[in-house]
Formats: sequence, C-alpha cells, structure tokens
Amino acid sequence: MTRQRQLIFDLIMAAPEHRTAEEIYDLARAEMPSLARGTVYRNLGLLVREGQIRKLEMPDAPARYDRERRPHPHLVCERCGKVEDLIMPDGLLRPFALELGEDITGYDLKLYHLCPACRKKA
Amino acid sequence: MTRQRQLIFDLIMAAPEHRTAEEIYDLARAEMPSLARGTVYRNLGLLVREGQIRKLEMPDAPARYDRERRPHPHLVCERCGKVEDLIMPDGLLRPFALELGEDITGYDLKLYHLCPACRKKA
DNA sequence: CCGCCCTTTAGGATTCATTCCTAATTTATT
DNA sequence: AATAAATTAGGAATGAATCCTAAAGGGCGG
Repeated sequence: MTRQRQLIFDLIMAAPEHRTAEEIYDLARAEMPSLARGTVYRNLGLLVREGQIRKLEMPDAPARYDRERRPHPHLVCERCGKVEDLIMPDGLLRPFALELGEDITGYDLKLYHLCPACRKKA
Repeated sequence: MTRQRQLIFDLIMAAPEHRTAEEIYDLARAEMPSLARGTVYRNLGLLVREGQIRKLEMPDAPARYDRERRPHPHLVCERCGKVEDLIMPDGLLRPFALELGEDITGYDLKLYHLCPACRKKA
C-alpha cells in the first residue's frame, strides 16, 4: 500500500460525495503536490477491481466514485448531475431476476429527477 | 429532412441492434461515401433530442443507439457488451417512485449477465 | 422555376477524459 | 542492507465526441 493509494482511498472514504477522478486529483494534490494524474486513475481502477469502491459512469460526464460498496441505485439530478445514494430494501431485483432466470450478476439503476436546488431555479 | 439524416435514421430503424455511432457511420458510408463522421454524431444527437431514438451510455465503451422509444431496461453482457432490450410490464419502478415522491423524470436500468456465447467460452 | 436565406454538410482541427509509456523511485522481501 | 518487484511522475498517446469554417443544399415566396 503506497502513500499515494492510501491518500486516494482515504479521500473517498472520508465523505459521501461522488467525486470525479479530477476532483480527487485536486483534493489529493493539496496534500501531495507531486501526485500524478495517472496515479489517481490507476489507483481508482485498482480499488474498483478490488471491490473497495465503486465506479459510477455518468451520462456525458466524467465517471464518479462511490465509497458505498453495497449494490444500490442512484438518484441523479438531470440538470446539475448531483448524485445521491439510494440504499433501499434488498431484493429489489427479485422481479427482474425471476423473469430472467436468476443469472443476473449485477445491475446499475439510475433514477433521474430535479434536485431541490435546480427545481428552485426552474 | 436531409438525405444524410434520413439515411442515419433508416439504418437505426431497420434493425434491433444497438449500434455505436462509429458502426452507423460505417454502414451509412457504404451508401453515401462522402458522409462525414461529424454529421453522424450531430444527427444522432438531434434524433435523440427529438425523442425519435434513444441514446444508451455504455460503461467504458462508446454510446449505443436504440430504436425502441418506450422507456425500458437493458440486459447487457458484462463480457462482450452485447445489449438486449427488456420490454417488461410497466410499473416495475412504482416502488421507487412511491418512495421518492413521484418526481422521477426517467430512469436507466442495466442488468448485467453473461450472454450465452460468452458463457460457453468461460 | 428563380433567388434568397437559413440550415446542413464535409473535412478537419480540437477537446476532454482516460490510458499508456518509460526511466526513476519506492516498497517489500530476505 | 541488498535485491527484486511494484509503483510512481511526467508527459505523450488514444479515442469518443464536439466544434469550426467555408461551401452546398433545400425550401418558400414570388
């Protein structure tokens, strides 16, 4: 475990925000100015492959990273892109899985809405 | 309606495959060799904004386009990326909407599995 | 049909997120 | 501490998608 990876991991675990690689890079560089962008991407990929964090692909925007490892849906503001975790009763996919034969290995569910801030503006 | 846009639209409507912009570009150029890549992207964007087709963002891969306009989940092979439409009983997302206050404007649900071809190989 | 104006195109440059490359450094191992 | 293996910094490269500009198209009012 290198200092770099630890720092990146800690930053993700420290807050519930779903940050982009670039945001994590900026935050991390405040503490370790020599950190390279490529190192951030490589370690994020590594942490995802290890199952320590989750990668969230966003439509027409850079990917975000989620410290919550339990599979769960996301609530996404369609205007500003803000993301919230939706931890909900398990077995959510039961109806789908039943219909499909139980061979589902995972899912990605995004629900779109207007966040309060964006609703106010509109 | 220009010849270019019509051609792109027809290609999408002609088959259930979920093609990438690049694939559509190649197919279209067989019929119209002067067609520019940018024209394909611009028209795909236009058709999506008009609600005539749907854009499907794929993880770590170029977006794909779907001729089916009804909102519906997708079944995605986690190995080869092949996509299938899942037209299912409406109201499957009712439980979510209820929990969230009915202000959901849309959703994107991908279910991952191994397609038969990929399961054979593994 | 003709001219005019607005739209769209081709072709290529550009952007932006992400990955890749390499030599140098760090970390782990004994 | 010595050596081997893994990781890093820094920057180049990639690839999907967007943007730019001058030229071509298309459509409608006459």
